[in-house]
Amino acid sequence: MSADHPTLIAIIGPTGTGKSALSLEVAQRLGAAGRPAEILNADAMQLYRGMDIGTAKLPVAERRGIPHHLLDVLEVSQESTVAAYQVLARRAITEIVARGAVPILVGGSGLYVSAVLFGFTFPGTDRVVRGGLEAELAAHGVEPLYLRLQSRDPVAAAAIDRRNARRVVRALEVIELTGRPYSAALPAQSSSWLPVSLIGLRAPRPELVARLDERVEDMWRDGFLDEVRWLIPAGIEHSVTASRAIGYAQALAQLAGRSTQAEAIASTQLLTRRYARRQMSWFRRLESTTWLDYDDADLHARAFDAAAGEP
RNA sequence: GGCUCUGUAGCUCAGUUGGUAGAGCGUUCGACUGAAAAUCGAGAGGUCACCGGAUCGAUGCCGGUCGGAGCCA
Repeated sequence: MSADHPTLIAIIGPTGTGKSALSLEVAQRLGAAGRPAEILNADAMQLYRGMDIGTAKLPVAERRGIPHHLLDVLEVSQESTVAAYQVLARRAITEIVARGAVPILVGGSGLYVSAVLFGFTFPGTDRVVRGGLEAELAAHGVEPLYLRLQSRDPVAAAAIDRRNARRVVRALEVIELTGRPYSAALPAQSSSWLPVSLIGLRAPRPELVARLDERVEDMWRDGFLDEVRWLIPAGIEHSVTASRAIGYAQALAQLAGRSTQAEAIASTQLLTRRYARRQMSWFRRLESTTWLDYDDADLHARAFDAAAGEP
């Protein structure tokens, strides 16, 4: 690979635009060009073993022999965290590069993708500190916590919505742990970890919505409920992260008799649509992205060119 | 045909004892550093079915027209 070729390729975009399929094409074309490629998952929920139908995970049989990494690396009972993912992903990428292959990062979890690509450093976390703050939150609401944040770190307070309990709690946790202000802002995009070529897949909203609605119907038709049923003994209900996955939470409600199937499907469709919007809102800001239409007739060729760093 | 109810934002509806209106969902946009398929913020959008009357003033009261629902014949 010549010096001006990007070391890493990332394929991003909202759910349902065909990122996985495109990554296979790009990998094959790179392989044909004498540059073997390996694919890494950057989708928070696809990290879980057993969460397949509901996460639209590419079945092994369809991976065309291309090595895939960071799929099925967590049990449903374990918590998923960006910080841990960052370590795993960077290590895997380093190894792929070391063996002379091209890493292709593919996924829709914006924070996960950014944590790998840019200069993110995560301060630590502490069960006791976090637990204490969450207990306070449960007892008194966000307001007192936010006021404390204002007095301890006005800069951080100004940057965080006063009602956003999650971020207020985390800010206070970091301040308590490090003793320093939590002036966390997203790092500059120029602070790239490795030279990367960003390819974004997009679809017009009405078409995307139709595709997503259909995909949710298909999930239920293809045995999604059975998949979720198997995950219950594995502990999905007690997991903070996996149990919140879109579709899984709704399927669990249906299995428990707390909702009808029609309600579960409708609600999953709604949440999926919203999720796709949030994904776009995250990815849109990544300036160097080459955006391609999901149904572009020359999609594969264009993606390959973009991947090679040729406009 | 008669009686009753009903017509308010794209959808479902709330509301104003008369001073030109809100909510949820949708829609558009944004934020985002250890739950991120999470968490949170902002905007756009309504001649309050139509016509007339009384009133300083009507979405609201009165009359009519058109549309919807139910009941009775």
